[in-house]
Amino acid sequence: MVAKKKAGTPSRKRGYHHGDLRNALIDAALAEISSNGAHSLSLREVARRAGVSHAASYRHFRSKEDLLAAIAEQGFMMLSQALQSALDQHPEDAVAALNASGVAYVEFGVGHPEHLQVMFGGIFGGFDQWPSLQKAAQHAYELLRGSVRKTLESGTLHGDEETIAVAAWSLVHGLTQLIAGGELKRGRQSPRGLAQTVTALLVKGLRVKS
Amino acid sequence: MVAKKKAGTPSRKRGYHHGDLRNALIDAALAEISSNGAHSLSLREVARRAGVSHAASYRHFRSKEDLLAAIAEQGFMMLSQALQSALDQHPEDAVAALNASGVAYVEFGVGHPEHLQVMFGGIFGGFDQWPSLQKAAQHAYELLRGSVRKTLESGTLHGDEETIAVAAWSLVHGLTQLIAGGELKRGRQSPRGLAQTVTALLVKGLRVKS
DNA sequence: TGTACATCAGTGAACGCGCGTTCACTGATGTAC
DNA sequence: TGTACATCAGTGAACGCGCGTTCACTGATGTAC
Repeated sequence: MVAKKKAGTPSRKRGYHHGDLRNALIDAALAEISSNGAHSLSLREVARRAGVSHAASYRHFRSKEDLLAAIAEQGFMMLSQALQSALDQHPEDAVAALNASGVAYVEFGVGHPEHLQVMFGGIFGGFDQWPSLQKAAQHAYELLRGSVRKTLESGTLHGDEETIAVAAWSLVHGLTQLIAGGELKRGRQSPRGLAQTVTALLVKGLRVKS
Repeated sequence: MVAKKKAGTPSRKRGYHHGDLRNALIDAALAEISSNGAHSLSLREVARRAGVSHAASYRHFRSKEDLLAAIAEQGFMMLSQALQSALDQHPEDAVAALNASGVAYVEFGVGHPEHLQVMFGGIFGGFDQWPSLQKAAQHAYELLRGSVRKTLESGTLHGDEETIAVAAWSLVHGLTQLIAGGELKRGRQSPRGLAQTVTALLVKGLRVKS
């Protein structure tokens, strides 16, 4: 799904050596999560899906958790990218940028529920053991935080920066989880429409002074 | 944690028959989830914790999923109760009632993260197989929905009922998940304080007409 | 109060299974000369 | 261009383990008479 073959040569020797097994394993894991959920993921099934012996993955990941961490990290990087490109579309309007990034958050989560499960499913006992994962998560949060700061600096919104950031994050995170978890299936609006409406409600309150 | 011995006699014969094994198993499962997470819960470990042979649980639950469903149902009933008693404290003020129920939602989730994991952790492929669980979840949602309706009927808040309900639910659900998942550990405010501040922000926007 | 008996709620052994991880191995690849 | 060799990325067998579930059983409990 996410990473294709690698780069140049499309399907080299097709022999003993795979060429890009690491990414193939990640993709297989995502497919497996998509059909059976993250909580029952097994390395052996992932290897089977990738068409490789179940010991092969140990050339690329130290353990099962290590594979999951790689998926989570990929997810946070994709999220950051989605947020960044939403922000970039509104360089002159801080509020529009914040709104757009909220919508992008929801769209990312709804579009990649497998990543979402791994990123927020409580599988790790803390990201501490994977510094690069920690950094990726931190970066995504800082994009949001910076976007909030700009709305305050521009004088359009009012309030405490951290509070607003928490509120905004909670809102889009909750909406994403509810949609991805299937709790909102009766809704009439598309995820994107819902996200737009809902973030607009919050922003309306933030425009009011005091 | 949740259910004690049963009712009258505190510790009867203490022999072959347990007296209230069903609830003891639920409590043991919650304790196990609390220390190892829901995703790796095993019936055998639960039985061990309850001091009973691992086959005993089959007198009370048809399967492992059935035990989880019982926990989820208990969770939704506790949530409904928390919401209801928050609403009851503001019979005259629809907005205050909505606010209070939002805070109660967050406090429930933060206070019972084990239930939360089972209720929203994506363990079931839909609640369809457990009608009473489905009903319990529905009831909690209707409390929220009814509370939103009252704020509109009283003319204090303005907007589309379903949209507001989704926004409110998303906000408190997201905040709860972020706190319970440990993503907000650096926050300066208590969960209750955060919940109050954040729901107030949303409500402020809803007071504005159009 | 005492006895016979049905029902209930446990036990412990056994089933088959899939898992994560390790290991010695081997085929493929790339490079120095 | 050809050869020798180190390194890399796979294989397949094996390890030990804990799991969910079933089964025939047995001790405990409650009730009819």
